[in-house]
Amino acid sequence: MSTSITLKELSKLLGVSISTISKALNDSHEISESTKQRIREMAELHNYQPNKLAVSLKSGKTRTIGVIIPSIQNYFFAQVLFGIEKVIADSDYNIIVSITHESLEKETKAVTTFSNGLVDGIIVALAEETQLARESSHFDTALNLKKPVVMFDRVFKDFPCDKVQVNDYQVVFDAVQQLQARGRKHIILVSTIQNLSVGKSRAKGYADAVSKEVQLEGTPETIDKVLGDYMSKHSVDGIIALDEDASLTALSVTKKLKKSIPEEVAIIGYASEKMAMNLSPTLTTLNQHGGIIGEKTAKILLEKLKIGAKTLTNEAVETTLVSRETF
Amino acid sequence: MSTSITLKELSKLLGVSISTISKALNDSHEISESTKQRIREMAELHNYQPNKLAVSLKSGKTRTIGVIIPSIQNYFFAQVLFGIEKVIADSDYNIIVSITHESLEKETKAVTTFSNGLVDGIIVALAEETQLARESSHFDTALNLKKPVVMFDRVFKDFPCDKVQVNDYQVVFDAVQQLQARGRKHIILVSTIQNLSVGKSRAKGYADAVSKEVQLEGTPETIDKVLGDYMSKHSVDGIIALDEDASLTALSVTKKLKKSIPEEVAIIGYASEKMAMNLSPTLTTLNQHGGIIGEKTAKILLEKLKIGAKTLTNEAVETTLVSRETF
DNA sequence: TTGAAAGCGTTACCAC
DNA sequence: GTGGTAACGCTTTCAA
Repeated sequence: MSTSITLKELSKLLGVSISTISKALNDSHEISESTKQRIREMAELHNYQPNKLAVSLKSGKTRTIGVIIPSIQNYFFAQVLFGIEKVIADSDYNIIVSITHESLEKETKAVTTFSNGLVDGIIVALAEETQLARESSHFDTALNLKKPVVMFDRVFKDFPCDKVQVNDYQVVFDAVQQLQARGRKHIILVSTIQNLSVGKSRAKGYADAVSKEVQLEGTPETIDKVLGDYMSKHSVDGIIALDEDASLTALSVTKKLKKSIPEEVAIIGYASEKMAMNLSPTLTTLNQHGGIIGEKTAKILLEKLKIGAKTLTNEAVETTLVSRETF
Repeated sequence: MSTSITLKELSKLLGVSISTISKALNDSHEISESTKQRIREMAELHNYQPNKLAVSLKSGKTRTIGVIIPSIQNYFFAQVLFGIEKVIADSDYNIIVSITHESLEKETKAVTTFSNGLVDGIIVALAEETQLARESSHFDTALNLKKPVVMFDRVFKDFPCDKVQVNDYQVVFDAVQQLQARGRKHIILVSTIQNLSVGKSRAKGYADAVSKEVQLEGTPETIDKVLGDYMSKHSVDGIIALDEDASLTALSVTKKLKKSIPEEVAIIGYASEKMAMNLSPTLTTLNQHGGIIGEKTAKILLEKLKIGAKTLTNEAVETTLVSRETF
């Protein structure tokens, strides 16, 4: 590795000690204006940049926060990341992000790498595998190393760290009730996120709101057939779709069966605003406000890093029903 | 900062020198099996993890590559990142990513931060501001610090680094010709990326293929009105839309004007597969194969890092026309 | 087979 | 006002 010119080299060039250079560049009052001037000029000339690694190693502070998300293809995480960046950009911290692709192994590696010198704190949404395996020991490690952890959206309920969550249960419960209030009797649930904590919470909200529950589950690839089979044999007048793939499928299957939307079948789903607005008919969604979640999460971590508070917060961000054409 | 137990502490615990510990943990042949054993056990017990910062500082290698992209909301970059990750995951390198939000300042900061000790090499797609300002000096800095740079998609044509590009000009040129071959006479162009190099190349491909060019430009917010105004006053039977926003607008405006698609107006656009497939009618797109671009880019950098080749490559990845309902 | 010491690039304490 | 030295945690050369 070649790095930019070092203090040592500048020191030789100027015939001044390393410590003087260091102090001058850090604008210490101990150094005279004239020497500061000389040193700055030479540093400028050679485009001196302090070596981040050395500074971090010495100070024990990296001024960097690590963000770990399961996927980047998912609009929700993209939004959250956007919110995080917005807040961090106004601070003197940097961000580095790692994507786990839902893998526990990758997540563990990321947490370990991050914890071991790279970052001062961690923001994370758990990978699917992690939630399935209920494996949280890698976060214990981070905590032991005094790296504050903030989890958002996909969290371990009992893990001792700050959390920013969505009221998934209540939101879906309410949505189903609204469907019922407008006369829907046969409301079914469609999901490809049954393994995620958020998927479970949402499904529970649904289950508690209906008298007879029908939960259709699958992968993004199979859910199409599952739903098609069911709808061609049973009457359905309302669909709650828990994720973007399920929502898209709900729409396409219903259209394929020539059911009118929302007259015969009403649909409430999850999708990015852009997607929802450009579908035909436009999709009524449960908007999670990823940007706000990101901002809150980042603010909490920043606060913790600055004042080192010990109390754990557990914030909730409201989800709102955005009415469009499907309900 | 608190890090995990250090060699020094292990050394005290075991009554062995630091260097012995280091060697043992690195499985050096200099150390006897028995001591290795003892040391490993103790390290295990205390969950020793080498401090990344210290290792990097010492070795001059970070085993990390930095990825700098303009946006994460853009499906194309998400795909590319996916491809990069796929390749890097199979190596012993790590990835850190920084998002510039199209800002030159952020890009400069990212390149500088990355170059100064954090990474061994950089993958980048230029920010819009960077391309507008034609500012490349921050990459000179990176190169001076011996950090190989690979640019993809949005590149500086003349900058001396490896590049992975798309044959933007040719693809749009061909697409227009296909439209013409099927009798379209009034083909217009819609774009919100006129400031980007790729936007310019694509527009040139269009311009060179038609006899009378009509280029409609705007922002994602204004393009709707621009196109609506034009189409209500002029006859149009084919639209080339250069980005997702333009494509969505092309579709919605055409539908709003009650023109049949593709009979009266054919549309070829750019959009994610998921978006294109779920639109009504489904959108015929120019697919850039972001995943493949990402893989190629990552492989080139890895190669450079490993064997330190000096020749510069300039690879092209094919874009393909995916026929759907709009043409 | 083991250990001491130098050095990676900084910062900070303490002399002068 | 300036400079020497130690220290952050690690690897590596050289001696023992």
